[in-house]
Amino acid sequence: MTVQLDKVYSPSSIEDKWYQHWLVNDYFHGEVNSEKEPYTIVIPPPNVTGMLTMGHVLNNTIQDILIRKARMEGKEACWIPGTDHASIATEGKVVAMLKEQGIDKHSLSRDEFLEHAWKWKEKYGGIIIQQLKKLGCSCDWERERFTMDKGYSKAVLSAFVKLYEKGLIYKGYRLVNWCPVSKSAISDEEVIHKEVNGHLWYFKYPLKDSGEFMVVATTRPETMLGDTAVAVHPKDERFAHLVGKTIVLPLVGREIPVISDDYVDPEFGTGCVKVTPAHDQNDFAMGERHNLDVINIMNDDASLNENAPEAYQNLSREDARKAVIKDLEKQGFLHKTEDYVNKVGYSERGNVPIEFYMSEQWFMKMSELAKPALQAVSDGKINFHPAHWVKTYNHWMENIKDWCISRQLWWGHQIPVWYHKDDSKKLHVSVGGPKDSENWIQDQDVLDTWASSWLWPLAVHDWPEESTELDYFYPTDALVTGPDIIFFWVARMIMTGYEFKEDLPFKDVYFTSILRDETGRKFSKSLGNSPDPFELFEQYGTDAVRFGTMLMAPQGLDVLFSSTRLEVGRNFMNKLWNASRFVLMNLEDGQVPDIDLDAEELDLPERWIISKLQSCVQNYNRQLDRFHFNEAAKVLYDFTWNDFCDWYIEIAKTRFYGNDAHSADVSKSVAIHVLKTVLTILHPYAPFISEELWAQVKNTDDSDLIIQKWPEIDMDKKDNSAEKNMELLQEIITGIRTIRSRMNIPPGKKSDLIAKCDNEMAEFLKTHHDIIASLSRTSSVLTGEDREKPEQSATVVIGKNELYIPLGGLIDLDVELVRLQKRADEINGHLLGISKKLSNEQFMSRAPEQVVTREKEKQEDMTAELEKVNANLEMLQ
RNA sequence: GGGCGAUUAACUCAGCUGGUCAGAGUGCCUCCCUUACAAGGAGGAAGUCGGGAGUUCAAAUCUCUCAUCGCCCA
Repeated sequence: MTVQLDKVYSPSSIEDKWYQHWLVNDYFHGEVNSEKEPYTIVIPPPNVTGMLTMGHVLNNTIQDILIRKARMEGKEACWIPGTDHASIATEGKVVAMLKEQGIDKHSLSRDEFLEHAWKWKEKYGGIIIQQLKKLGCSCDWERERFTMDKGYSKAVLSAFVKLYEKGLIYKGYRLVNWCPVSKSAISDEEVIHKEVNGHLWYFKYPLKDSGEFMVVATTRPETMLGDTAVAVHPKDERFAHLVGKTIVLPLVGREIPVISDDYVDPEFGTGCVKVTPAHDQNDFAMGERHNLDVINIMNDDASLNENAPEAYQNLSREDARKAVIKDLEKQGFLHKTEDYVNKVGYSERGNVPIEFYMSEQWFMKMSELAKPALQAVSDGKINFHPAHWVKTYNHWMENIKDWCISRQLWWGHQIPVWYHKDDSKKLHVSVGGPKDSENWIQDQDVLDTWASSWLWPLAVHDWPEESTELDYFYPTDALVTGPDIIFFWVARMIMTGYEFKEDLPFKDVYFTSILRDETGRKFSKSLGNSPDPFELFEQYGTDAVRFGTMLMAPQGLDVLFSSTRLEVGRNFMNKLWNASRFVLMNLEDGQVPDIDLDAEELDLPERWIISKLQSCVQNYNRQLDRFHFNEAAKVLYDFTWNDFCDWYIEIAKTRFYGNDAHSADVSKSVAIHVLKTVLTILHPYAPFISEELWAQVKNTDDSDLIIQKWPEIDMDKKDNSAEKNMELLQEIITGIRTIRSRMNIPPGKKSDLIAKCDNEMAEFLKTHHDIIASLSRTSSVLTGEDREKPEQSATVVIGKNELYIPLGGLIDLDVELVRLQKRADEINGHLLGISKKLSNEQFMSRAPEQVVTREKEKQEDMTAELEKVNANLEMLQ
């Protein structure tokens, strides 16, 4: 019986089958096993209500590559998956859903709202997990975690309590970044600065009891309603006489002082600035220095509150701005308006400008936590790939600011602080809460999501509970994530690692590329330019998407993604499929010949392909070890396509169809051996097709590929002389092919070959005659030192030897002339360069002997070749 | 304003601690439906390695500088 594979690989028919097979056999599950070295990855938990994007495909394919390779290397591989509750994003979605149903969040109690939120989570929370399974991720699904699981939540609260007790968490009334959409404080990292085309408005502020004005410039007119001073620079002589005077604030009527402060830039605007301590950080600082009133004029949705004059109350900040400008103009206080580009902080989630807003929040002191984390990276205990992210990390860590960790939301971990009903200054801080709970009220805020996910590598094992899992699987090995969350998450996980476990959370951090479309725009939901991974899986096959994506994602550079580039992946899968198909269809009864390759005296092509295979595995390992996933893919691609398919299989055909049965068997064994190795190392990139083909080529006692042993490199099989000789053979074949192609010889027509050559070459041509004949479509070969060049023939110069292809009436002398002339020009160019070097005394005396010798050899070889080429040229003329 | 990265063929990228004629894939051109694969095969054209300077016997590679693009921070 001969094995039959379809002519074209169709992925959809095998992917689900193998994924189920792996699950049923529990291959993904990692257990504490003292016999084996652990290899752990924790997934960057996607948002629980998220959907799979190409970003996830990139990121999780890399993790799957690492974990599958580790598993095959015999390690106890454990990839812990899970999802993140994403407080602000999820709450936003739930609120929007409720609104659609006509329900206002504030008409619900906290518990009622959370019930809706959990329902939402149950409904959508599993989607991305299913999608990761489609992608082929070999996660340990038995260990799947959610950041609001009981054990996990306990870890989050424990961390809060521990840090509070250490004095690193405190409550403060401060200006914070406020998102008016989610009506919550957000951290500095959640503010995105954007350049906005706006205006600079110049207002005239009248001095009390004087006809004089001071002109102030502002990008935010509406905040003038909260102004409590005007400031100038102390050394600014233009305004020195006004310091200490009083201004009557237009529209409001409030009397405010003129102060002097170093912060003021005399060059900016008019040199006079309005000061609004409640709505600007710099102004707040000035307010503190000068003991100014802090007047908050906004509600939590950024509409104006009762501290603004009645006419503006309840207007949105945008409407208030228009009204203020209009009224100032009407009253003659608008001096002028200029176009102005300024940077505006936007809320990452709400995508609206943030406000600086006075409120009471919980903060975490960071500088102490940062120290060991900074050290670990600079000591090289933790390595970043690419390494240049270290500078960004260091810069942030060295200038780290306190972290606002409270959020005015309901979905998340409610802060474990209770205020006594009789005395709100009396606090209780614990994981479990006070025993007499009826006398206490819990803080209404929840924690920033990152204040839970920063514990991820620990809390997936229910830290601070002690467990053998935690001891065995922590620290993890590699973290794969985007550079956009280096501060949010990576840096903070390193801090928790050292703070709570006195050890690093991971050894290597790989930062993925940013995905962009062909025109260089970032993939984003709002642009609608991100492809749906499932359509791509459908169209190209999951393996092809994985492999193709890896191939186009260089380390440290952005990916210019285009789905047509996935064709490379698809074509490669098909190529491999067909190579396997070819080998299999030539096996007798589907049986691999019983040959011990190590005991065989192998011929050149066999020695060569096995030698190249060692280099392939070696380079592949090296690229993976240095996290160059695109280059590893390329190493495998090149070897498989060029060396194996284009050369070895073509050569093998001469054996398969020849009349030496043993030689055919040897060749089949070699082909199977190479194929099996290729499938093995391809498996982490393309798990489905490799497992499917493996099932066809494996021995009966081989395991499934997913747990096959990673190939060892046998340095004894590296064979330099075979590689050199094979190069010569390829040069001969390619030379003849070029002539035939240039002269338009029909493929069906065979050529004769006459070689004017030394004995060595004659022997070589004879030994490999079958291969040359088959691959270059030549028939007879005549060799000898004194062979004359036949009339009407073309010449291939191979070093000191010449090969003639008689062309009969087919020769186009002009083509031959141009071809030879071009070659002569090339050689002349190089010879010129070489002789320049060799006649340079400095070069001769200072360059290493090796280099000089090589140049001399080159000169000799090229001169010899040039002579032959010239001689042939003369004959043509 | 500070930092990081990029600049090599039309496009996307390799090119390690300087020394084989600067490589690959895609695209392009020519020929071929040759019994693994037309999602394929064979051949070909295509680059003064962003500009300038320096170090060196020797620079795509090291140093400086400028330019352009991108990202991050303030």
